[in-house]
Amino acid sequence: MVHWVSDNEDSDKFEWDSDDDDEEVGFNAAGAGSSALASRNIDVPGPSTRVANGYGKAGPSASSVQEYVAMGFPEEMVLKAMKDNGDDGVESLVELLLTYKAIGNDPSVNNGSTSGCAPQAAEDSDDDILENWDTDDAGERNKGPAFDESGDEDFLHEMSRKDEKVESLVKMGFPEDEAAMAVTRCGQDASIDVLFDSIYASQTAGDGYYGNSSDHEDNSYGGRKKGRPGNTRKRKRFGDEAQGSRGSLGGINDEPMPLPNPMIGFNLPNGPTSVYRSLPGQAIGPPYFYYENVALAPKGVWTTISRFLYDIQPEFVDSKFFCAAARKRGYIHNLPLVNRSALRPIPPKTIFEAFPRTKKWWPSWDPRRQFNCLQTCVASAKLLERIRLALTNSEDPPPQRVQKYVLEECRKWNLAWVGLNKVAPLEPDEMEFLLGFPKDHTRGISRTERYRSLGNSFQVDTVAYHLSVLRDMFPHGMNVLSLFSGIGGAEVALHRLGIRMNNVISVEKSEVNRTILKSWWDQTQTGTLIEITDVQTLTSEKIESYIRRIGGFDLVIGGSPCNNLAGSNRHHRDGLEGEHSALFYHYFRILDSVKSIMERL
DNA sequence: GTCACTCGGATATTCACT
DNA sequence: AGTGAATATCCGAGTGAC
Repeated sequence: MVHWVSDNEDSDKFEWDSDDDDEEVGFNAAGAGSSALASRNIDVPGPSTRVANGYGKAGPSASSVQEYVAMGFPEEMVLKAMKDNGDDGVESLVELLLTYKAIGNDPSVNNGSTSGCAPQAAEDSDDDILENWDTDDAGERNKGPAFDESGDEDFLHEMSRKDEKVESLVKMGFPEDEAAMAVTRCGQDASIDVLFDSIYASQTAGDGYYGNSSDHEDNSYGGRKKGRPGNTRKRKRFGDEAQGSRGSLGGINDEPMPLPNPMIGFNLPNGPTSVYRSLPGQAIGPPYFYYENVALAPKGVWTTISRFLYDIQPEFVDSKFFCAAARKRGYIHNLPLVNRSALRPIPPKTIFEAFPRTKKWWPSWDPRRQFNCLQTCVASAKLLERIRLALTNSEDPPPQRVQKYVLEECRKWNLAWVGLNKVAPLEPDEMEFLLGFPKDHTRGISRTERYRSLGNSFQVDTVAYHLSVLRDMFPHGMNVLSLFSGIGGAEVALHRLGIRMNNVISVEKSEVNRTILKSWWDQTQTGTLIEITDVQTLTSEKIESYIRRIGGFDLVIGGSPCNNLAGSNRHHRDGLEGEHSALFYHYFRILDSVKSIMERL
């Protein structure tokens, strides 16, 4: 029996069935959309009998054609498949259809309507041009074409681009004159992070971090940038000799950061704990800090992030060692590594343990025992119906090709078996459970938004394991600066660890997420929560006033919104550039402000 | 080389509500 | 019928494991 961890006495039992007043779109949509199919199923003896007798022998009757059309195959494809298949039976017919689908051999495209293809190709090439055009402009691509009317005015064009760069940097909190100088130094083609690097180098030139800014100009940033953004080279900003964590010097080579296999971080609960690390002086708290991001970021991103965060080696952990769903993330933090303890109760680590009722329906040919990464989108009802029909029209077990198709979709969309031949996405409350949140934590917002927020959140048990060392260090509670808080994964983790939060300053852009955190806070906490919408308003002056008011931060914690980093974002994956660049540097800027202000006071 | 996996987004379409 | 919200669909990359 699985137990929720919740503050409600009456909610300690996980129910597979959703609550009565929940809409259950995932189930009903499929069912309601196919009432005719459903009633037909009642009339037939059962899937295996029907397959054995064979619609195949009956020939391509209108009803059987429609049946496959309802499965999502184009009518022409069905007719062609039936013609090609002859009397070989339903099973091979489905195989044939799936093959057509897999290889894109759609007769409806090949034969008649070629008109659909040409505009498609034209659009594609247009997109490419636009994308290549955009790519050189890290940071501004969301701001619209402010300079696209001056095509024949190169000078104005250049000046406008320079202004945009400066404006971006000012928005990030830099003084305008320094931003302008940096753009002059590095060229307006330099990416935001290079500019950031340059400004920061100037600001800290006298602090023993590293030398002067002319050094910077040796790196050919100022020239016209021809390479891809990922090829921009970042410099090592902090002293090499003192770090000792990496042998290679200079940071000229963007060496990829190898991911550990298995991805267990520095240690796991009940595992060997022989890890020792010495942190560079600048990295040692107070405050403690904890930065999270996707492990599978584009090449060079982690190297750069690590370099900015005091050369601390990331701790890469897959949450599949903590719960029944994978979640590969990297964490850079300066927390002690010894005396970690896992949250109780220990969550189930297999699907069957987490959702026992799925076991009854789980086919032997589906080897999954854990879910893949829970993402922000879920499968459509139509896909579920296609899968159901593909299976009900197959024997048991289904042929290899059907198995492969179904398994691929199940893995891709994290589908669970909830009935005979019936798969469905996890409900939001089931995702809450897997991620370690209290039941109904995100309830009250739209289903889509729940999925989006949950897909972006921490896995609480994983993060709590790392944070558990703070419990004995702060018996009287902590002051926390929480950046990009989302639905409050960090706060929930600290709460479940029994750590009191005296003051939490939380920065979160999304209003629904702020509401979720506030609502949870009011139910569970006695401390003070201050929610900030826009990270840009958290200037060093603001930070200082907060620090003066509450006496300093004990922990700066933040996950990085990864919309440009995740592997699943195939179109706009631009590494540590553009919007993500700004977000990471806000994290870094704020952390650095907190450190220097606290040192000064 | 193949394969699996990935904290997504713009746009078209449908749905729910007034 | 009009509106905004929710949903469906297309898109097809980069990386590491093998």
